Amino acid sequence: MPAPYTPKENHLLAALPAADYKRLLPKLEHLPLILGQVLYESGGEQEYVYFPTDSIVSLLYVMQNGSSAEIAVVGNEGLIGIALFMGGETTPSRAVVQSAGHAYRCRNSVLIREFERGGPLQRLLLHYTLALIAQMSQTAACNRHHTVEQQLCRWLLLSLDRLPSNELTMTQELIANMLGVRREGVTEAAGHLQAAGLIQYSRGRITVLDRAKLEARVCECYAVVKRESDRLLSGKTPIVEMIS
Amino acid sequence: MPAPYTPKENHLLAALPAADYKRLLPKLEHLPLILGQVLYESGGEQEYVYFPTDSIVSLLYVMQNGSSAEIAVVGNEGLIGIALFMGGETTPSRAVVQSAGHAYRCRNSVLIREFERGGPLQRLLLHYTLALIAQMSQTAACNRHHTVEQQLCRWLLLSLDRLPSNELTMTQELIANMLGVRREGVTEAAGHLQAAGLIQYSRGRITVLDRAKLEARVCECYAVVKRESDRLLSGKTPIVEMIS
DNA sequence: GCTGCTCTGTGCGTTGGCGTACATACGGCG
DNA sequence: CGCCGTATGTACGCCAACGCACAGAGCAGC
Repeated sequence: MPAPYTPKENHLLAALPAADYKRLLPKLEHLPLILGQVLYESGGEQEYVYFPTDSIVSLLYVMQNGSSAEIAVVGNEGLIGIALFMGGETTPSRAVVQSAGHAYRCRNSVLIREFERGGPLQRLLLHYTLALIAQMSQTAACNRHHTVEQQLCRWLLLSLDRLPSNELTMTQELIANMLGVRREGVTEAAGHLQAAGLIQYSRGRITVLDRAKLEARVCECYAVVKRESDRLLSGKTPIVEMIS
Repeated sequence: MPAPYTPKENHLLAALPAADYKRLLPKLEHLPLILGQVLYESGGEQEYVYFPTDSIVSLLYVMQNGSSAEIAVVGNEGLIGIALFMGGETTPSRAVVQSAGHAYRCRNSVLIREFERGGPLQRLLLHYTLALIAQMSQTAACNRHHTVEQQLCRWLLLSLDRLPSNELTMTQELIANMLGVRREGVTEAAGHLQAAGLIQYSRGRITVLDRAKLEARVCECYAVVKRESDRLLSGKTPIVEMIS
């Protein structure tokens, strides 16, 4: 990205037709997101919709006993707050910044009004919603059937896809929270990956050394979600006729 | 339901304003669904959208090795085929009839056209989509953290909510498929529930004897999904101003 | 009534992940 | 430099669920 801090770093915003983009632009507010920041609390009021640029946000489901599970991850390919333009007002999950960076946000009401125009923006948002649904479904199945190590690989790849570099800032403790497993489980899995030379980490900094090998270890879930996302958001779908 | 075979048995159709309902009615085709019937194959072509009346349909995610996991269940509160009106054309999951009964269906194109009108029907469908998303998220978390017995309770209650009677036709083998667990695991859990007098079953017929006790054993997931569904679909949300 | 099939029950040994407890190692800060 | 908090490593017993194998049990059809 040669020009930093442009809304076009977010793929959804970038895919808007010029007219729509122009209309939305003055309503967008740029802001930094810091690690651990909570954008939405489960069931809480939600005033803004967020479009990440170089940040990553996790959608976490937190249970009564405090244990949690990540149900989806959102980066510059998407937005946080789909429940809003769909008329839900809140969601039963929490949105937490998983990787610090920046985002643009706009008020609910603004996006809702745009959505109700029913044009390309609506389609774009609905397509993204489908991609998100695919990710959630896959997460459900993956939680059921795959090992911690496989899920760690998936998680790393999902993060990597949303970051400009091959390095991420994240302790094993936090990864464990996201995946809904024990910290020790992550330590063990990460140890394997490091021993095999796929990654290298120390005190909250993880560097991916060999992405290809990581993809070889991951379960099918990663590829399925990626394919579906690409299909829905690439512009090959009917939406392309409408925009530009 | 005094009058059988009316589209109004489906809550979404019933909630439509008179004008919209009238327009849709001639396009609706009534048809029986038989146990095990596959409405959509994962990634396959989807020509129709289905509105169950007294049937239940499971959305299953099937993995490469053949194991599967249910990601959501749809009865007369919803419809099968949300990906279509959202412009996705297909979904990466399979839709299987879990409880025989009936449904109304209409062609994709018809519903898409209605959706694009942007009125109450659109809102209704989007609200339903949110409820479905809530169910999927919860399933993901539940798969991660809860025991087979808890999940069986959840499954039974979800089914019960969508059926007119307290009896369901379903072998333990099939339930195991849905939950993505071993058949023996279901046998054991079901044995517990039967011993405790909550249910009674034999060769593919399950009768729920004590719903209250079932609700006492289930994990929080059931209640959360139900509350969220009620909130979104009850008519207390802004949509109510639009209809009628 | 007998046969055959499907559904359910049960009993292994195995394993992945959990909970707990504690040991090391790194890095920032005084 | 040494301290201390945080991050990571390791070990142990435990348990839920797995995969497999097979034994009863109910129902349908001949």
